[in-house]
Amino acid sequence: MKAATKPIAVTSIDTRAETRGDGRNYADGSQQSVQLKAQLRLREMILAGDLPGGARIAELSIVEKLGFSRTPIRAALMRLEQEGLLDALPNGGYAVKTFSEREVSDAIELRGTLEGLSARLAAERGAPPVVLAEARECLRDIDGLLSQSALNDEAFARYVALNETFHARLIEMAGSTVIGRELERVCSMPFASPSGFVVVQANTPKARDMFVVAQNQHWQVLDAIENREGSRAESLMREHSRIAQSNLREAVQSQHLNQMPGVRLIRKRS
Amino acid sequence: MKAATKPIAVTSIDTRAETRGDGRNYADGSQQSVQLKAQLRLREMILAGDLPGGARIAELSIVEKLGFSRTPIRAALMRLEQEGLLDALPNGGYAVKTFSEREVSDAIELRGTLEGLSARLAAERGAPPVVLAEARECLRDIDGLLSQSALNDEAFARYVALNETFHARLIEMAGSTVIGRELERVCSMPFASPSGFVVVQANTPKARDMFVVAQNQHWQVLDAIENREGSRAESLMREHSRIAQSNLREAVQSQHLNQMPGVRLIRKRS
DNA sequence: AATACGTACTATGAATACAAAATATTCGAA
DNA sequence: TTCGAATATTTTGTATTCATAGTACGTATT
Repeated sequence: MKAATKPIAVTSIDTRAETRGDGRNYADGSQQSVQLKAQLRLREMILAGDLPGGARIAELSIVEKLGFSRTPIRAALMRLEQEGLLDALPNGGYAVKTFSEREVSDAIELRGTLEGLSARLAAERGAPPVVLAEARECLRDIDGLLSQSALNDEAFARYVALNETFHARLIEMAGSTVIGRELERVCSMPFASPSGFVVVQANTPKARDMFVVAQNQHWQVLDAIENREGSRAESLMREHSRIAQSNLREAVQSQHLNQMPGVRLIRKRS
Repeated sequence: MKAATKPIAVTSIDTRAETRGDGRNYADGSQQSVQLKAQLRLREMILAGDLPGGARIAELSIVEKLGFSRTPIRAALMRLEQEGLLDALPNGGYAVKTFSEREVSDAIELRGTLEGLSARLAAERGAPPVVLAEARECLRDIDGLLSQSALNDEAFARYVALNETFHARLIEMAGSTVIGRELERVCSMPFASPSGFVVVQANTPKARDMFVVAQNQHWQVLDAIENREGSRAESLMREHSRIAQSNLREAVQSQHLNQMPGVRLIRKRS
């Protein structure tokens, strides 16, 4: 009685390589494993809200949807569970995790704390001059971007990219694989990443001001690290993350956010 | 030409149930899946040093050792990789991860930071009275334990257990599943857990003094949380974790630590 | 003798087959 | 009509089979 749609063709897979993912590195992006393909597509679907939040996800339904065999699907589901996007149900199967506003807020606070730790360690231990230079260049680029009084879509996208880069350099400065690993995990959670919510209010005039404030904090943190002021660097990074907190609050109130990846995973009440 | 030892009998599996593990809950500890058995046994073997640190681990070699089929072994290996005990090699297979002293130190610092965050949130948001009471009772038990001037082995074990309990309550007070999740991950790393290194110097007279200091910090943190002093609570928990740091330094210098689980994973140089 | 190429083997990734458990459905009896 | 039991079906967990990529070894040629 069920529609016999076994081998739905895989149409357009996002084939860019990911540094994280299945823990292995693929030099050529097109030569990735089926498991990684499944993992990326599933994450995409979850964040896009294609899979109903909270509802049970049967392995076989995914097999039908993606057209792969059960083995790589199982592996992908397991990885997404570890990543925090899925809950393992007691009798097999998974459920798409949903997050309360509080939980998202906690995730942001967590990121801020970890980035603060990174900044402090970078300051205390001293950051590699090369990385410092890269970070400075990154900030100069952002400065250039913000020199224009109004920002178009392309400028926005570029800011987001540069912002991510700067945050990545910051982690690099700490020189701790352990902390870097953990931060990567936290940022894999929806909206917890450094640029998680900035897209929400793109093209509003307030957005540029927000970027200006953020960019000021960027420079201050870098200055603190260069001057070996660990405590100052830490405080600044923590405060920096509160921008995301205020964006979160705005986002849950305004309702036009459903096109953003992962926003549907936030449940309103409880 | 290879020894045909296919189905090596599984002899003594540690069958206690784990809250974490494969993400699922098993009411009956004896009814656990093959995958979980494999995972527990493998972790045991890695921490015991049965598998050479740094060397490649072939899937098939584990299959031979444990006698299970490849599927659950693969899953267990994947979980242990996510847990941070294994590295995924670029062309398949895994390697037992080894840690520099710096990395272990970072992990401890990370735990201290996360516990500090927990304590601060507990103070700021207010902890559930029930949990607070449990924590107080736990500390009173430790007080009782430390009232004797000399501690035997049993008292040591009891301290370790109570210490873990107190730290668990602390996390509970913050009421954040997100942070709790991350802390669990960090503590799954060898020696990063709250009682990771206390065993090293068991039975030395200095050990009791260390416990007294730690216990004082326990009370201070609890006091800070009850008085809603978030910043103080955070600082205290961070400082508290430095006990583990000093234990680590002592442990890597003295050489009689090889019977401790996981210590062989610390590589001396580089 | 050393290096390069080719072949054989081994290990992993993927697919499928099999088993057991859980859930849904249907039939029967109260 | 409703509750319960038995059966059927779906679903997960495990084992096995298949294919492919990588590696190692051996041989031939320079």
